[in-house]
Amino acid sequence: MCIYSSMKMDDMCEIECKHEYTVKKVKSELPADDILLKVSETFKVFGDLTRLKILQALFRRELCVCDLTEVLEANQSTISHQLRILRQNNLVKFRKEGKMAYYSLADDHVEKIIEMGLEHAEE
Amino acid sequence: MCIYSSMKMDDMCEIECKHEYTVKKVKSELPADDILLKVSETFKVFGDLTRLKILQALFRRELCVCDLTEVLEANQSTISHQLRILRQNNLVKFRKEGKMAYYSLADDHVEKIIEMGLEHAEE
DNA sequence: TGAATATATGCACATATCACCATATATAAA
DNA sequence: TTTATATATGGTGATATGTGCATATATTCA
Repeated sequence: MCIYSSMKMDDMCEIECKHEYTVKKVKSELPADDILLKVSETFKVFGDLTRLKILQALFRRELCVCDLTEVLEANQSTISHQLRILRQNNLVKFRKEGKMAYYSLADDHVEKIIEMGLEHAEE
Repeated sequence: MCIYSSMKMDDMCEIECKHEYTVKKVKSELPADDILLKVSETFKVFGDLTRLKILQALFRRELCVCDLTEVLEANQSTISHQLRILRQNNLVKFRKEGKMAYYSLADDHVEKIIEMGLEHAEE
């Protein structure tokens, strides 16, 4: 008999579930919330076509904002906004050279994760 | 001199960029849009704390909806809604046994991707 | 058959997200 | 110093997303 917390009648009433032991065990094994939150934030960043394309382009070589605008055929402000999100999540780094800003990947861990996503998609 | 498409004066005016060759090359090397869209959709699914927790729980063992409700301390409809999204993206499968629905991971590719996300987060 | 229970789902609301415009900032060139 | 150019960013509107309520559906049990 499976009683949800929200259906508790009063404070004497314990939550019951067919698999009480399993629930406790699994619950104790889960990574901490703040870790999982961080992970979900990272995946959220990958979960957008524009950002994914930017990262894919940067896998290949360092590019300036202008190049990215051309490669993606997108609005310059769109690119800049998304680059900011990538920066804030430590996925890209950049160097300034005169007026230009050259972006590249922060580390190649990122590349591996996206590679796996690609493999999964191609199944 | 970097002229954005949006700034084209007329159809005689070609897009110019400091790195025209690089842009062409990178552009030609990118995976097709529909592939990248699929990849971004998958990452988007991982990019939510509730779904990530569900997947983490299912890594450990098959669980019914009721168990997941307890493990996540979440509303039953929230769990069901998110399970539907996971199902639609072929990330989980389920079997019915009487009134209960037992969910498990569709394949272990998923686990590897999320493992990498965890590693990245723990840096 | 009727009551209880597990899960699924339509709906509504609050919030997040994305793209683009307009403009700010910074640098370089004239 | 004025102008042009590359990039960054605030604001806005359209759309997507996540959650919970209410309820539908399905199954078991009395």
